[in-house]
Amino acid sequence: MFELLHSKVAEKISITEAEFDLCKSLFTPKKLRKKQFLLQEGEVSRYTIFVTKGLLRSYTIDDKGVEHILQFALEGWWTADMYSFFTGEPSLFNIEALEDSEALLITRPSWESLLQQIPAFERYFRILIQNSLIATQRRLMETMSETAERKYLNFIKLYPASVQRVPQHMIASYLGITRETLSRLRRELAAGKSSA
Amino acid sequence: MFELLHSKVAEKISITEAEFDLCKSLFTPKKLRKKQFLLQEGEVSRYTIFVTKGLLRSYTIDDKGVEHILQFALEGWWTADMYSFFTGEPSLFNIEALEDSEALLITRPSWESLLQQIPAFERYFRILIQNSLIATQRRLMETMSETAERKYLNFIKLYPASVQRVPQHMIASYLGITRETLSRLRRELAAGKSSA
DNA sequence: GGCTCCGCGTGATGTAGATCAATCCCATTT
DNA sequence: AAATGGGATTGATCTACATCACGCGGAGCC
Repeated sequence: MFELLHSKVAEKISITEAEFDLCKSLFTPKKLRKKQFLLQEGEVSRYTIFVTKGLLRSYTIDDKGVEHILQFALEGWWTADMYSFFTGEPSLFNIEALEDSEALLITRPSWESLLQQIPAFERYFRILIQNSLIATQRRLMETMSETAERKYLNFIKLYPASVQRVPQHMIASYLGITRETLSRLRRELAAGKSSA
Repeated sequence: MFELLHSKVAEKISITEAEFDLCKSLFTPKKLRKKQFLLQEGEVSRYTIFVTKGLLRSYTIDDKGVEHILQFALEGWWTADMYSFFTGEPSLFNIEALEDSEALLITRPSWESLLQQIPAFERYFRILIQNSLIATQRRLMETMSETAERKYLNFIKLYPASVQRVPQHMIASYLGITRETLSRLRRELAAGKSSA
């Protein structure tokens, strides 16, 4: 249950066994069934989530009722609505399991206590968030400059594991295109690939 | 020159005078003329930049030659190509002064030394990057779900100072729309405002 | 067996915003 | 005062993608 967290943390910072024991005590394991929610729009995001098994998605729903996926979180990934988690404001996001999953949850007070007692975690989260920011900036620039086809091709290159496990219409929603467009685009890619 | 940096840092963490003196010694002040570049595509981003006066922009140029603005950085803001700065890989971004400006530059080694000698800066940058990530995620979701008009209205609400100082076609490029679309949209807003 | 839910594919049609091409304005420069 | 150059506007046309509408097949359930 905690081995994955341990190895992920140890990739970026070095901590002692005793420190990791303390760390463990601050998380609550949680099992999730497919389609179960960890957070729904309007609620305050009480937890930051580390996925140990399965696959979650975080997404918003716009005024027209269309879903927009911010993130897929597979095993070893973190997810949360950071805004709501840190401000205590109601969240605009939903976090939902796409498969039966297992996660480790940490509350805001426990998280603060973790940073205070093991300052190296300040560094760990800085690095984590930094990488996430770099990736999000990349995605933003791509969203503004690339065609639907290139966005899809980048996606399957970058997240091959997700392509296998996530339904197509959710990939479309992550890319900011409709399921129909993705479907057509895949047909053309398949047709073009063999003849080209 | 350093007062702005001091007050910005003090907003998030508490540091002593001696610590801030050390901090100061790690930055190099730099004056920039309008249109001068601090970073050009293909170069490695050697500095992280704190703007003390004026206004910078960071942007990419896509295959079709179209510019896409990632960020405007006014007084008190940080900017950099974080990816290039941390990996040493060539940058895809350009950073350019839009007005005569002044900035404080810190190199990677100095930055590492700052974090090591004053661990509270680890926390400072974590908070900074975290807020930046939250804002970028918001912008990404907005880019995917809102119309050109609403993106513009959000922008002027969020960055009224930039609206005054940045040419319209650059705001368009930040929003991911063309200057023509922005121009038309503004006309309609101006027309609608008085009659509505 | 039939029913319902989901995900996927596909055709016909609609549209926000892009592209192309002028024109105009205004502040500098010479 | 003419020339230059950056910025904004405006009209005509184009297009990538959305929308609408429908049908198909498989998985789970009664």
